[in-house]
Amino acid sequence: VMILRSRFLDARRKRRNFSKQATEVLNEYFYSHLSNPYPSEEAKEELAKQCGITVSQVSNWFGNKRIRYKKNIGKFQEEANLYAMKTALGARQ
Amino acid sequence: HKEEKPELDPNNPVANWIHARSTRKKRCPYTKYQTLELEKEFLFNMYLTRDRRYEVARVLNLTERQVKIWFQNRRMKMKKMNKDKSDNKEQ
DNA sequence: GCGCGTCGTAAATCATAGAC
DNA sequence: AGTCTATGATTTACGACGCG
Repeated sequence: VMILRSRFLDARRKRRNFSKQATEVLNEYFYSHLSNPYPSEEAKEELAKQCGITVSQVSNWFGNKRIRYKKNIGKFQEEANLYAMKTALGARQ
Repeated sequence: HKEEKPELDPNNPVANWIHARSTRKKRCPYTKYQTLELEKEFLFNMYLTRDRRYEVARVLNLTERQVKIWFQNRRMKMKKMNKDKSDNKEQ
């Protein structure tokens, strides 16, 4: 049991990429707040809940996303258009 | 409220984001030895007196400012580790 | 006013999961 | 199966602001 427990804890410690759905939620927020992509503590908690990750992980994600987006806007253009279209369609109904 | 440097370009999305000033020193990773000694000092006391700070900075060839900031960051790291730990316990 | 505290973040770098 | 790149986490360095 101790071995299983420690194996579980070790496994949890290893980084896993976030689920596609979680990334979807984070990107939707990011691109719909592109002029000010700094979620409040409350917004981070809500995103964390929706994504099944911690608030710290949400902060890390936004930090990484902001700097990587800024460093190469062109690379993210397609993704930006995709999410812009998505929120436009969502807002329409 | 803007933090470091709002850019003043009108219509690009990044214009109103926070930007580091160009005068900011580039991050310089500390050596294993420096980090180890800083950790030892932190274990001894989480807050530095002025003359401990001077001494640590001298021995590790860092500025007093770097040592001060390292301790500030280290305290925040400790706080974050405790928070993440208790977050994982509840649910 | 100074000086050191926390808080939130930028930017660089690290570690490695996963794609190819 | 080995290379690489994308991604999540960690490490320096500061600006904003608080308090004594």
